[in-house]
Amino acid sequence: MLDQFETIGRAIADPSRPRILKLLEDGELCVCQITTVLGLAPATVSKHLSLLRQAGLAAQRKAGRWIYYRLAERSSNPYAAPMLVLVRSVSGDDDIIAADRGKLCEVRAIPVERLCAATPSFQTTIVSAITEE
Amino acid sequence: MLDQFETIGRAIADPSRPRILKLLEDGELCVCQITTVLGLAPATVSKHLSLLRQAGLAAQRKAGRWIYYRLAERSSNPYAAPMLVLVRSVSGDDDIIAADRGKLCEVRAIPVERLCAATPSFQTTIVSAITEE
DNA sequence: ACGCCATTTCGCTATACGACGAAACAAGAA
DNA sequence: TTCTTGTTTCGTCGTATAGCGAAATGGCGT
Repeated sequence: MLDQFETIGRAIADPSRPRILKLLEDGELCVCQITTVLGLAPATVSKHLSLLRQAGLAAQRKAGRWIYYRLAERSSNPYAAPMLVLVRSVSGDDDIIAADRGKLCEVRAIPVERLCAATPSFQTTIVSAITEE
Repeated sequence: MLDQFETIGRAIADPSRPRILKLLEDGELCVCQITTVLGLAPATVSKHLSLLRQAGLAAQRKAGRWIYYRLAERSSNPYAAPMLVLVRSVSGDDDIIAADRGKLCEVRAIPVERLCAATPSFQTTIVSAITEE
C-alpha cells in the first residue's frame, strides 16, 4: 500500500514526467513524438516512460515499428487513477505546458514516418522553428 | 503551476514523509513525538517536516519549547489539499502505517515533558517495548 | 537472411537526496 | 544572565536518479 503510494510519488517527482502525462491527455503518442516535443534524448524519454508504466500511470501499445503510449485507464496501482485526475487539473496556463502543447500541435501535423525518419538536425530545425513562434 | 505540482510530488516521493502525514491525520504532534514513532534522528525528521511545510502540506505552531505540526488546512499550493485527500485514502491496512499508529498510541500516553526529557536509551526502551507487543 | 530503424538497455557522469552527528538557535527555568 | 532543552541548520557520507552516447533488442521490408 505505502510502497505503491511512494511509487506514484516518485513517478511525478520530476519535471519531465508530468509534462509527458499532460501531453498524453490529448491522446496516444509514439516515443519519437514525445522525444521531439520534450527535446530530450530518446534514451532519457524511454526511461521516463518506463517509470510511468511501472507506476501504472501509462500504458503502451505496439504498432509495427512504433510504440504508442497512452494514459492508463485501468491500473493495478490504486493511486494511479486519482493521481491522473490530479494531473489533469494542472492548469494549461503554465508556460512550459502551454509551449509543449503548441509543439505537440506542430508535431502532430507531421506524419510519424516523416518525423521519425528525420535526421537529428532536422528535428532541431522543427523544434527551433516552433520555439521561435 | 508545474513547479508547484513537482514540489508536491517530491514531498511525497519518500517513505518517511507519507508516514508523517498519516500520523498527523489524528491531530497535531510535536517533533519529539514524531521522532520517537519513526525512529529517526531529530535532524532527519526536522528536514522532512520542513519539506512538508514548504510544500504546503503541513503547518507548524510554536508552543513554548515545543513546536507542533499539523496537516495544512489552507495552502498556497493548489495541489496540497487534493494530495492530502489522496493521502487520507491510503489504507491503514498497510503494515508500516498500522505499526506507526500503534506506536503513536503508546507515545500519546506519555506526557510530552516526560517523553522529550527522556534519554535516547529510554526512548529506545519505549520503542522496543512497543515493538515487542 | 540481411539491413534498417524505433525503442530499449547499458555504462557513465553530474547532481540531488536521505541519513546522521555536531554545532547553532530559541525559549523557558533557575 | 546563565543553564537547560527542543528544534533547526551545517557539514559530510553513501546512495539514488536524470541525462546522454553507445550498444543491444525487436519488427518491418527487401
